[in-house]
Amino acid sequence: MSIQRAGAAGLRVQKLVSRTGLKPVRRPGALGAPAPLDQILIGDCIDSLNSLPEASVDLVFADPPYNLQLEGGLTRPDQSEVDAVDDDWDKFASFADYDRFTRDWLAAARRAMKPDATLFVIGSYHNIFRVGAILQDLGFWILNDIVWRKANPMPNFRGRRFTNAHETLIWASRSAKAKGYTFNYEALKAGNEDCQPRSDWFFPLCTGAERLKDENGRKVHPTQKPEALLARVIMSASKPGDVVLDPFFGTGTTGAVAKKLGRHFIGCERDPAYIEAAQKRIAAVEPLPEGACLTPVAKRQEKRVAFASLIEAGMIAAGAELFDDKKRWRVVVRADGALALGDIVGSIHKLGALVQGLPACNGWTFWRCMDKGGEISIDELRARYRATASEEE
Amino acid sequence: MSIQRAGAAGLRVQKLVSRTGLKPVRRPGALGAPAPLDQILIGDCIDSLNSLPEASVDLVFADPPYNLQLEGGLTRPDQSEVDAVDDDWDKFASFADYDRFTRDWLAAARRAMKPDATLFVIGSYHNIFRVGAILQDLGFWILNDIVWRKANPMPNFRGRRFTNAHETLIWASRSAKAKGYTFNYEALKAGNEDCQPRSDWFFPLCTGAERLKDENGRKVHPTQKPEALLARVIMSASKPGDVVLDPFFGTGTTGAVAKKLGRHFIGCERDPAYIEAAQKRIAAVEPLPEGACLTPVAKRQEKRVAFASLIEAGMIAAGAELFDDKKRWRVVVRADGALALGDIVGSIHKLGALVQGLPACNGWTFWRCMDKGGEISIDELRARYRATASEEE
DNA sequence: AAGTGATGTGAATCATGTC
DNA sequence: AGACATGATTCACATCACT
Repeated sequence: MSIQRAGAAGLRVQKLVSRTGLKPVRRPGALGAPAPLDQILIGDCIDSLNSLPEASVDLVFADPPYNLQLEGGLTRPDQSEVDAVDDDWDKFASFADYDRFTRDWLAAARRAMKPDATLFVIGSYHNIFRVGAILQDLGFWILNDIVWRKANPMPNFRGRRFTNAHETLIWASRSAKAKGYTFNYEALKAGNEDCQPRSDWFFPLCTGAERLKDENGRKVHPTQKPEALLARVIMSASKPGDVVLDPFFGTGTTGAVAKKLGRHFIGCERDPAYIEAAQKRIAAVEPLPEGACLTPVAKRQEKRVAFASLIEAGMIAAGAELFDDKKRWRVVVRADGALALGDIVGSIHKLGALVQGLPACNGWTFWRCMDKGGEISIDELRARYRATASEEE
Repeated sequence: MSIQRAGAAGLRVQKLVSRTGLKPVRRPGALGAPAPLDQILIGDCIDSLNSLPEASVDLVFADPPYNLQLEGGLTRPDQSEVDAVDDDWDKFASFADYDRFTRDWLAAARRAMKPDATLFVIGSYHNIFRVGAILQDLGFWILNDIVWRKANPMPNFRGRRFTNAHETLIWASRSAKAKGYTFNYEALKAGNEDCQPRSDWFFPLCTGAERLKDENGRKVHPTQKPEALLARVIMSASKPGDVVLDPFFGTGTTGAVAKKLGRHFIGCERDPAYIEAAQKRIAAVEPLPEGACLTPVAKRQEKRVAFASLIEAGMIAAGAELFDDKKRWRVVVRADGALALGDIVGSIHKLGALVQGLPACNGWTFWRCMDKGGEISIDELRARYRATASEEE
């Protein structure tokens, strides 16, 4: 890992010319050029994003300034001071300023995304509605909004509102047409009691040993996110070897988790103190063994099997009978791989649909047959066929 | 309760003149005039809102069209058709059209609000970001965003996204300066096992006997909200005798709950079929005895734990090995919560069944792992997790 | 009567490959 | 590009028929 000025010499030049009052020369990365992997780009995030090659990253995770609009301090009931986010980077003069900033970085990130890349943005009610609306206006297509429910949120000390116990993530593809984005459904389902993953997530805040502290024991970054949250994001929507971009890198949670999970990262950050902490942190990360972060092959990505192949392989005999699990219907297997019900002949799917009176049917999971005394789904036979036929190409 | 054309004769006149091509005369209700209580105003909601006296309502609950932008149909795995929202009232030509509509009704509702009134709007990711941003632009001050987590959401049938298991409410005061709004903190806390009320709520969908059906057994309204949700809203942010306004009254959930809880309501609705259903429904409501304090205590039941949660909580490391009590089989824990046995990947239950050649297996009691020198059942780890994460519903 | 199994359903931006 | 064939995909509840 190394630190780079955005676009290597590019950004430095741009900064110099802008100081001299000359018009800055835009030097965007070329389409198809390699992205600077596993690096932190120092400087303004929009410049850094524009320095990346077009269509070069697979996943974006962004934790932009929340524009908290805090006024005055907040004290706890014991009169201690709440250490609120009061950093300069969270100050915007108006909604219009914040909107402009948001539009700029979102557009720049979109440019760097591959056509099937997706983007996660996290925010609170202060900023997330503006981010979401702008993102829609830019052509992003929202796939989900996701709620991070906090196990241990900060209480509401005044008792004038509901305890703010969640943050919102928006997950969006680059456009409505992009259908090929990565979503590791099977893996997520297997890790969730074989139930579908939901849009509400539950994690504790980033505290304890995971929270980076400086030599005085103060937290290095006011809004460090838990690694578990990033792990869920990266495992859900990327593959090993993918490139994960974080335009607001901070202390590098995205980079640390990406490295651990066998993904590449690119970070943008302007604060040298954050960068230093991130570097040290990421260097200490040991990647997981490969098998621990691979995703299983989705069924729709497996090679297609013709029903006739099972007959040719001798797994089903021509003339054998197929039936549904309740044995309400029986059909005969023809030598050519079609099924026959009296005079009616059709594919496993067509006849499955026909006997049930449905418009469609997955014949593989509908039909069963006898096999060595027991009955078996033809989908199971297909799995066996795939296992034995896997050697050929 | 009665039905009124908005502004009594006012709106009727307006409609007539607009038919004759003459310029409609705006007849807004005067400041301080009495609002038409416990009535449904028939017609366009913006006209109806403008017919109300200024600064006359204490609470607004709004469930506007979500602008779902659905294309084509969706079938379940059993080939049955999903009964989607395809009503005309949810169709907008563009985001710009939807934004204009949103700005208009929000501005009209704001006009009718007393200075210390508050507003709840509910929506999904399709519309809520636009609503939130516009509401901020109009000068509303967001107090919380609130998440309604659904106990029984519709699954995602294609496995291409996270199951959309929540909707979002925005709670906002009329302006940043309004500090005197109603928030029944003590009552809510007492009803929540003496814990602060949080921004994440958990309710089942509106189904069963509560769901209004027509004579053919079909749902009267496609998006009827559960009364429990409205009760939480009204109990949180209004007092008995207050006026609750609902600009998108539908079948009158807001009216029914308001009456039950001793509040007045005003509803706006343009569909006579919805109005008829709402009238009948509200007439049947018996108000609670005065002083009856609703304290909906959340029922506690042992929550299902995802195996991935143990990894995310750091109780098991990704890459660790699991084994059965006789150590006949060993599998690797993946970062996503699935297990890997060579190339085979599946849930703790699936792999437990597979290695034993059984149709099913409780992975929790089957698999063990090393923990601080000794070995331990993952079921024991689950018990520890439950103890630490007791906030989880 | 209590239990079992089949069936239905909810605000949904829910494919892919080949011809 | 558009049409068509293949075939992948669901969870918590409520209701109702039938033991």
